[in-house]
Amino acid sequence: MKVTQNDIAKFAKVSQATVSRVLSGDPKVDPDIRDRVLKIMGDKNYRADSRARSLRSKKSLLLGLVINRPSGALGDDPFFSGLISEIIDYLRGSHYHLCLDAANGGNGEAAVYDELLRTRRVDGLILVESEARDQRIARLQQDKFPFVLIGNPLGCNEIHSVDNDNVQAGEIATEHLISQGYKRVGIIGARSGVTVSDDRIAGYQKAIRGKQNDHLIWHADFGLQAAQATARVLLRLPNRPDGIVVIDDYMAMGVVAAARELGIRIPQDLGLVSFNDSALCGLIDGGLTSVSMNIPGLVRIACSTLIRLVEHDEVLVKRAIEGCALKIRGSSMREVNLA
Amino acid sequence: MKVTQNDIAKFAKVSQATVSRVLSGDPKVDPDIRDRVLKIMGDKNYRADSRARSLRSKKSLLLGLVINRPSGALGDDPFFSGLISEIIDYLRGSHYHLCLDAANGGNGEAAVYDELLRTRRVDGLILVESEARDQRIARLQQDKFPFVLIGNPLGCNEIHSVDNDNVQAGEIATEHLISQGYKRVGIIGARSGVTVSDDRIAGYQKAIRGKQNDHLIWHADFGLQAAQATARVLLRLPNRPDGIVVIDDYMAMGVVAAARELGIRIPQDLGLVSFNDSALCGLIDGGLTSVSMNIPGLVRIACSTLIRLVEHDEVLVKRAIEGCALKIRGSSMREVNLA
DNA sequence: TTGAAAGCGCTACCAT
DNA sequence: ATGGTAGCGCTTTCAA
Repeated sequence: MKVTQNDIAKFAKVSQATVSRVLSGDPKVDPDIRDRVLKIMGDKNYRADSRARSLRSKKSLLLGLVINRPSGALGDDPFFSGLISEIIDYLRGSHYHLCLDAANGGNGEAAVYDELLRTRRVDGLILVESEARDQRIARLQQDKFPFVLIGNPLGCNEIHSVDNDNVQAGEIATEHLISQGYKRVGIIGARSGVTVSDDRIAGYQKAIRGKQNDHLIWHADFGLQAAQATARVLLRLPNRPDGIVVIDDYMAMGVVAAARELGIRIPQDLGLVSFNDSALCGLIDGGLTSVSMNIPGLVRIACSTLIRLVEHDEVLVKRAIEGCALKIRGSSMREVNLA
Repeated sequence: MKVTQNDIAKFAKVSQATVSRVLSGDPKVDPDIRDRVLKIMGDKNYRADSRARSLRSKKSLLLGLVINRPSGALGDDPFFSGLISEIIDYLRGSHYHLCLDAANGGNGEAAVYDELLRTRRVDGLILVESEARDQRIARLQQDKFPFVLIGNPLGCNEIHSVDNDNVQAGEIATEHLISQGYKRVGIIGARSGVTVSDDRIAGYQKAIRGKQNDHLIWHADFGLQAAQATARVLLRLPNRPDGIVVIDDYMAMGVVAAARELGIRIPQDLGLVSFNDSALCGLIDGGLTSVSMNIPGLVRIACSTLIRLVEHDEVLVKRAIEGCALKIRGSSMREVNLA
């Protein structure tokens, strides 16, 4: 059932080399021959074998994305599904495809990289911020494998990366709550070591400096449950916060749930701002204020950089910063609601 | 930087063929030679080139999944992100990888299939229920390309498929509302033609037969907004339903929002049951009752069938049905709440 | 048990 | 402008 260039060549009574030329759009082929070959290709429903092509051309037209999350946890994280969604949308316009793999972190992760890159299965990798990524990145660099990091390169200037300014994002979120009249603003982050979270906490601290004495910082594990548990505790504190910045929309929903349990009204008794501006933000009454990370922009830069890296080997801009934008909704609108 | 079997062969002073044999675990190689070769492979950090290997062996170890959704809409659909998540988790234990592509439906979709299968980029495809899939499936069958359908094969017995019994799922959901004392139960489906939705509506009709005179069936586009708009209208009806089965968790959130706007209390004034049992169900007060489709089970069967199809060419069971289970939460617990 | 050699289907170079 | 041909790195005969 498979049709090769050789088959086409025989039918068209030309050499297989000519068929190849027609396929690659070589202008040197005689228009008559070209049309004849194209006609036969169409009739026979010919498609070039991607395996032979990539063996020969050294390009697989596959980009890899390794999701570093415990089993089953991807579905819960709107950031990742948003990311994947945007990547495949972006690649739709190109000849590239996405190869998606999971890793459990640790050295399992390095094994996935090896499997994808050293076997030349993919042309390049998109990495997403993770904690202990030093070894793998060192290895990729040393082997000169094309990759782009979505996240903070932590000062390494040789890495191609796209990132939001998460310090600024944390600052924007915090300042917004303060400007809405909240007096005791706290932040719930992920466990420390997670760069995005650490950066946003730094932004929070920057924002409250001089405006609020207590630094109210809590750490919770990822996920709604963990955030809800944390919020349950802190909302029962003698002088509980009246405004909380939550590291993630999904976790913010946990805070919402905890507040509801305790009869604490949002935004009257508690102002809430989170990050990612995912579809979840439309799910609560009045909406959840959230800082948009502009995932489409992030993805556009990451993919175009990676593709250029794969195809031309060099890109000028190493570190790109994508702007973030506060999307104000009901959860932080104390002034309006009190009016 | 690339190391080939030839390089290894030279270092080990054996033929390249022997290196290949060592790699494939051929028991006929002398243990001494085997160890020597393995040692050198380790030292040189050798990994077989997957492109050469797949050209030769006719196996790419890639499975394809084509997401048929308009741009950007993947992130909003917890069913798809759950599906993807489970697939990559499942494949983690195998040698296979996932190639994820997007298509806008229509003939763009057929083009993606062609690109993936006719170019032999992937060994097989996982299809997810879509509306006008007849042509593509006919084509896959005719070309004997391995594929598994997640969804209803619509009576075609030659197709390998895994599916829930969506008629039953619709029935379970509806019966539950009736058993909770709701008297006017309606259903919001997707636009007709979507098999999952049509089946669940059929189940709804089966369940109310003899118990309720009016068949209250509405159709909405996918997404929270569309469902919310539909719900806004129908909840203002003179004799509005007091129980609604919603085709999808995400759309159910739209109904929740509409009810909140109109001051209609859940579950006292309105009982709600939806499908998929996604993370969204934890987001409303008391929780959203939902029929779990057991995505992990679905994926397990789909992947193992596809892999067997790819590797052995035949599988006995054509059509597998994965059970679904009602997860009862607050949104449908009228009795308890009224007590 | 091992090696030599024939391709897999393609690209790209060298002739003509 | 076209054809012949040499590989890409691997698996798998076929001989030895």
